[in-house]
Amino acid sequence: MKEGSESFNFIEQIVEQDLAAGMPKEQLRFRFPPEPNGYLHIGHAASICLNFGLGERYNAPVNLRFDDTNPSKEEQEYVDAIKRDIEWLGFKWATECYSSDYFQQLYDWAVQLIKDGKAYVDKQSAEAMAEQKGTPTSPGVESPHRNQSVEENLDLFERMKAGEFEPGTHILRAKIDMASPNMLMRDPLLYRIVKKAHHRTGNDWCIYPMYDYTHGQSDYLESISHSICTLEFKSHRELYDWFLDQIADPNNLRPKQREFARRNLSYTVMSKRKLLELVQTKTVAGWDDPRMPTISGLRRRGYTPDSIRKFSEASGITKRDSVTDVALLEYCIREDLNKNATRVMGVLDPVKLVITNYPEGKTEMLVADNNPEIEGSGTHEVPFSGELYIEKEDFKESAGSKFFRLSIGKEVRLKNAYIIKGESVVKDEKGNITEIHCTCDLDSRSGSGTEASERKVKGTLHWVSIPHAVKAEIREYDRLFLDEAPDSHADKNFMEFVNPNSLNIIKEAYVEPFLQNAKLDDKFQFQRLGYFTLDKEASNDHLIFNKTVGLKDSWAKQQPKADQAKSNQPAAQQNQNQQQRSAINEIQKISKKYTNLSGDKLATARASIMNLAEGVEYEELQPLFNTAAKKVGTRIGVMISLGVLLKKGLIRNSEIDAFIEAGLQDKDEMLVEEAKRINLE
RNA sequence: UGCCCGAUGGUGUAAUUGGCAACACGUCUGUUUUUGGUACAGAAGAGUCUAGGUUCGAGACCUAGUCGGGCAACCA
Repeated sequence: MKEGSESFNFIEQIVEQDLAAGMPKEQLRFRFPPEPNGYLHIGHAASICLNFGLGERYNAPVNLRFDDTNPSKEEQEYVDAIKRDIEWLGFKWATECYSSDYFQQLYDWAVQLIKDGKAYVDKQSAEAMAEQKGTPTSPGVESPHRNQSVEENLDLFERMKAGEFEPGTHILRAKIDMASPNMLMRDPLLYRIVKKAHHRTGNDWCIYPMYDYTHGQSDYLESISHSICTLEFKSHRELYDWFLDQIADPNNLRPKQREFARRNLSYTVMSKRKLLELVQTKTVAGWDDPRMPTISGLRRRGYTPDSIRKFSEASGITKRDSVTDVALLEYCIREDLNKNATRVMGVLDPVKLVITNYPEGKTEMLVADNNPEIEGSGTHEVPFSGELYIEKEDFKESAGSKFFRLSIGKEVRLKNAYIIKGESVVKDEKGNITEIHCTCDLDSRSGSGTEASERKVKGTLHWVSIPHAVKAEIREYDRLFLDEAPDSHADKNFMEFVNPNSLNIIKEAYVEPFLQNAKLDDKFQFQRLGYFTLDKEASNDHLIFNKTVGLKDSWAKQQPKADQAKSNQPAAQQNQNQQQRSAINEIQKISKKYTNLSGDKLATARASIMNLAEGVEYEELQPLFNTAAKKVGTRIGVMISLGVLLKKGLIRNSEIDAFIEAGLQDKDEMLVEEAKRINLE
């Protein structure tokens, strides 16, 4: 829950305004209304956190309402998954509701609309009606059935309900305005015939209400005070209100629809239709594939409820469309797991390390902290021996001083164990390293308190003792799409951007025996590698870990830079350019606040600009002549710099004259003064 | 050619409702470190889409424009 001092998002502001206008706090009631036709995703989490967050903040009930008006798409499986996900996120709904609970009431109201002359049964084809609807720029024409008698409409609607007609032959429409600039007001559909069993009402009905006719009324029936949905429903608001005008009792609470922007995440897609396509095309293994942005996918991947709630809060609620960087999501999960994950060791890409001076056949149990971030989190034992696995990339035969890992002749610390020194390597006939031989400082055991154990060495490696190693499968995931916004291209289908290497399975990784007892939902940090969690497919004799997210890796970031430095021959020249650029930039920076300065500070600023202007070319200064009129400070800075250049011998031209003239005409006195000064000199 | 939204550092959001543009992520420096993680300290990066207007004062208000999004499913 938020602190009182934090700012309100615009939805919270609306609630605050309603409260300030006299709405009793007890009347506040919210709802989260998923359609059970797919799994919840991280975008829904925004809505869930918003609605349930509002409920927590104002101590108001929040209903979970399944918007189940279309039996051809909806299934019980989805209802169950949605409930599981919301509970997992840590939210409690007040009442579990279904739009289908209101079918009878909705039907009765429809009959009333017909009696009031505000609805009619149309028998035209979908195509004919679409044509009559017109376009956003031209009005529609009225249906030939629009003015049928009430009796005929009542009879037809009754027979629709009785199952006398086939799907597509008859529908019930509201009679509103075929010329409305809002397409949704052009006699929208209220009921259609669907001869399919409904997951809750079975075969009781063969006519089903449309979303627009259902949603507002459901809100009304549940006394929802604020009905929050996404932006694409903005134009539905007029219809939402029209229906309430027809049926609502003014003595009852009238729900209010408000809209916010959907959340998009970079490098993924968010629509249920597209996620379904990924599932159906077997691009992913299912709705809960750890690469999916679904709540269940993220959970299986190792995300925690806290991290997702934190992410939702950090992303905010607005009305503008945007793409949130996955880096923020990853930050949220790292932050949580850093604090809470148990530290262990595992080697993903093993190479054998032999300690030549360690007593042959000896084994000892060493002590490892469970979590250095939590005081009192305890320790566990790690077996050590003379033959270990270490990570292949942690060894180089010879390396520069920036490589803090193992190489011949160099010392590193084995985490929780000894300091070792690289001595030699054994290679196969192809030249691949098969064994690394090293010696070990037997006095340097971690925690032994000896002087040697306190020695500082540059690097620390993780390891696993070969005789004790437990084999495990590791699944590493990369972004599912190679494009930042895969569904934003008009000319390309999002499926074209699927990353072919989004899943990397390591069959033979080795982990410390402590992990033999890992349970589902346990969170681990494989030290120096990342965060891992047991996958649901794992068994006692076949451990499978999902990599949730890697640790931040500033070493990996350095690598490309090192390569770059080598290839960058004209580095000096580039440096010079940068300096030149920074002179003009520096002038701009000082100028920005120029008009806020006075006295000594002003004089200093002016002197600095003049000084910097010595190193500026006319070509750099000229574009700034177009600086917007209101950016007076920048124009003053440019004027001063121009004075310096002219003094140095720059020839006046028409551009310069125009800029000075404009300065003389300006209403800012400082600017006028600078312009005059140039003319005097 | 209509109607409705929106536009603030690279990204996502703030700005106490008209008073020196802030926070987070990301990036870059440094310190600490038995995780090249964490923590800590610091830096760079925006004149708030453009042009006018109102005002002592505009990111905010007004007008016009530009750009982006939504609106013509028997989907929700």
